[in-house]
Amino acid sequence: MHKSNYKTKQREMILNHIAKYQEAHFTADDLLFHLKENGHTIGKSTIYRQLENFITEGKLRKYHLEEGMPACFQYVENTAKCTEHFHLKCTICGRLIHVVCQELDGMADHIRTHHKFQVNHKKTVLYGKCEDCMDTNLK
Amino acid sequence: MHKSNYKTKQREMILNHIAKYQEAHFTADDLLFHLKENGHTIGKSTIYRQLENFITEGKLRKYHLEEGMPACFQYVENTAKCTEHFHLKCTICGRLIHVVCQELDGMADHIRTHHKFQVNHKKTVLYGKCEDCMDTNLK
DNA sequence: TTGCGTGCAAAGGTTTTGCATGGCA
DNA sequence: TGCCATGCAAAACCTTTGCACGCAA
Repeated sequence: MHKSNYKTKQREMILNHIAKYQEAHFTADDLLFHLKENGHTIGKSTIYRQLENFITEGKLRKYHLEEGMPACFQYVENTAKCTEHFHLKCTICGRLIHVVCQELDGMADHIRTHHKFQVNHKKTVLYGKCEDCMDTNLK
Repeated sequence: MHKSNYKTKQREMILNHIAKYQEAHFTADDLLFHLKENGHTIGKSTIYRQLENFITEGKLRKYHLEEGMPACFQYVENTAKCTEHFHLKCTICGRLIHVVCQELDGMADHIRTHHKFQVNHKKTVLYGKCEDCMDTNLK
């Protein structure tokens, strides 16, 4: 397992990027392109390895939106307060919706008691279409 | 776009398979392996192309649940009564559980009506711990 | 006979890994 | 100094595509 305690130039570069574009979701290639564009030097494997580190540290969330397409990443502002509610991710516009809802908590209870399965809110994302994209014929 | 009206040996082989293992989820490789095991000859591209045809025809449903993992397919016996279901994936042992449950369908309804979000069952996976791994301290 | 279906191999794309080198502590 | 991080290239992985041949209609 990675530890990634080292403070390297590359790690800082990525941190700066994700801190700057907090709300945006980006792919590994977006990040690579952006950094090189700004005159930085970084390898693709480093990008992937550091992104994985940040996920482990809870700084990033990873989304898998479409088959064959690259995964996308998004900054997690406050890890602690995001553990006990569900997340809805729009596959069209990319919007992330945080849902605090008793009824959905009840559903997690139902799954635990009736299906013997303990849902991890932190790792689970419900994919679909948000209000604005509901009428879209896409995917 | 494919038409696939031709009644070929390969198409029939696949149809026989999916009719036999109706409820099961299978990947393209599962199917390939199973057919070869039974002494049949078939190419991988034919598998992919026919599976796509069956999806178009509404005979199959395709789930692409995880990045890097192969997509899995499921027979749709009767499109009309076709019940959606959720997928639970154990993050410890990797088991994938298919849950058909009215109460969970109700949850999808709740999300749609109250949170204006239409959940896509084919892309959504609920991550957590299954019964056997519930007591594990891991992850 | 016409043209779709098949199968092989190669390409496509993203992500992972092996290994020598370089940099943090 | 010791060990982790980096970067390049190659591999791994699933899926799609090009093309010649074969088979259904």
